Amino acid sequence: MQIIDTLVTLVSEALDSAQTSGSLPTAGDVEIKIERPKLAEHGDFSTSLPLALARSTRMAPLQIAEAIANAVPEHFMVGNVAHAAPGFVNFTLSTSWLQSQVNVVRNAGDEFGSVETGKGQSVQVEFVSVNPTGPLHVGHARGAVIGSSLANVLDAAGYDVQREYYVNDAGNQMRVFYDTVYSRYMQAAGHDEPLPDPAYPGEYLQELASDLLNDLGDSSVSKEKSEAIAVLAPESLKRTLKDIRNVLSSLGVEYDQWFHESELLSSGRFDEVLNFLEDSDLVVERDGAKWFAATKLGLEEDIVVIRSGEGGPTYFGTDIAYHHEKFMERKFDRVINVWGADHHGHVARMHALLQAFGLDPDRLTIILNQIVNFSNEGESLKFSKRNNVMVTVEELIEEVGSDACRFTFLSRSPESHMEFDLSLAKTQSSENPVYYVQYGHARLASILRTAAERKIDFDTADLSLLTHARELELIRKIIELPAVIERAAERLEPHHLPHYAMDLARSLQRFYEDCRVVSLEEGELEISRARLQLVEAAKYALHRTLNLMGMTSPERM
RNA sequence: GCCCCCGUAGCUCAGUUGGAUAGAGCACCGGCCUCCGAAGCCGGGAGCGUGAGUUCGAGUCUCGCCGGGGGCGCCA
Repeated sequence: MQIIDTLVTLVSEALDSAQTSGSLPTAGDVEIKIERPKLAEHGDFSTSLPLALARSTRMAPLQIAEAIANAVPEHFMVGNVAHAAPGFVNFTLSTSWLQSQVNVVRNAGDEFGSVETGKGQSVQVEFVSVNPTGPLHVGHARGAVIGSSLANVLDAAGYDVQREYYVNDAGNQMRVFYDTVYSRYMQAAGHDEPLPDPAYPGEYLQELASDLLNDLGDSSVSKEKSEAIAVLAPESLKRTLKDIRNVLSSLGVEYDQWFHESELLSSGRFDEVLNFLEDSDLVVERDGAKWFAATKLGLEEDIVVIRSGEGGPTYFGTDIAYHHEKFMERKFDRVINVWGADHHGHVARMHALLQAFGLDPDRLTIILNQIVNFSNEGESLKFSKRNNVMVTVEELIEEVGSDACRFTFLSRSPESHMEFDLSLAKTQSSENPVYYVQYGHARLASILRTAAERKIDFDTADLSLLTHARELELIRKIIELPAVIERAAERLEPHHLPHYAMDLARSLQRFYEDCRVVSLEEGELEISRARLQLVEAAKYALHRTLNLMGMTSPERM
């Protein structure tokens, strides 16, 4: 962030000159950290460097603070530098600089908030990636929301981002799925075909099968089972994926690519990568199966990659090829996988795998989001169709709406074991933080509409008129956005967005309360213009934030 | 048995990689609409599971204990 970088430079210069002038003894290299004080009277930024230097310089921290504060060079961004006990140097931004930021924001427009920390780096975010065997379960919504917003944030931080859904269209689960579709298809056509064992339960497959019968006709009924499946399977997959895509889309989730597991097998990549591992002496045969020799890389157990018996690859087996493809073929600098916490046992294996490829394991980050407990009126919900409780993401969106849903999931960090209270998320809708934030946006829009109706032109304005505490508070909050985005991207924590959104909304509501924007009073046209520019800047910041969260920015509510 | 995550206000959650007097929403109580939206604003109470340790300084780091969730498949 630019402000902090500037302050680091100023402190560094102050340190040098204090040491040169002899007011401070020289000390070894220290890292200058700039923080944000919690209390307003401590300024906008501070550093506790004096406390860190106390030991090596054998001086009282407060004295060091004073020496540094006195040596900080003048800078137009900084209005005041102070030292404070027990050993802080506090910086307050200058009013004139804050005022000037209104136009910086307005000029950036919809792009305001973007940073370049990820410039030149490609990153893939893979999320949801649920087996295409039916509708998305509510348990998958959290990962979808986190993954999509994280991708948005990384994009805003300058990364070249690819959003990907990994379609597990090979393997055991799908065979069971197709076998069940076949049985349901035959049953729909009036034949007494038993369900396979195991089979996929649920009405979804019955509906799917009867749709297939209607749309494709009964020509597959008389075929051999394998031939019938050859016809039904691709169509079942296509339709199920389409349902998944539509539901995700209604949740504000879009992908750049849907990558099919089956491609890894048909392209020969799987065999190729397996050969590579064999050549690296990392594959062993045992009990009729092939294993990835993870124990040679420090893990506790080897992992099966090719089953005994019919010899198909395991999920982990194709994942080897998949990640090889991500790094070696598509050459992503970083890959982020968003998984449910129940996959945590898989994490160490993936990192071992990168090691086997000779790659830095840090290039792969796996975000595990903990399970969500849904409740209603304080009562925990057990999902089952028999209880007639909501089970799919589609139903969840119908119940609480996409915006409220996203905001709720986003405001918790992924590792928290969150509770999602449906009654809270929907019935108290007017008191919901979701609507508080959106109301702020609608209100800003409303002010601008009023200004337009009254034909107030505010292309130019005297921003030095913005001196009210609420005006400056709002400007300070607006210009935090780049730092929020930078932090969220760096730490892969999209949950900072909703909290920032709340803060920003509060600042603008307080501003609105105390500062009349569009005034009819004589002689207040100039201040109206300046405030309208501020309103416009606030609207850009709030809209950007809502946008990154995948939420709508209503002009009216 | 081993591994991962969590424990902060009555409830749901933040807490800027160890900094100053720990925050927000909901719920509760009391105020505020004569021109831009009261889905709002202002004021009010209460909290870091527990015991040690590291440090100038711990909600944050280390270890133990208590409590909750998840994982240890030739499933994905």
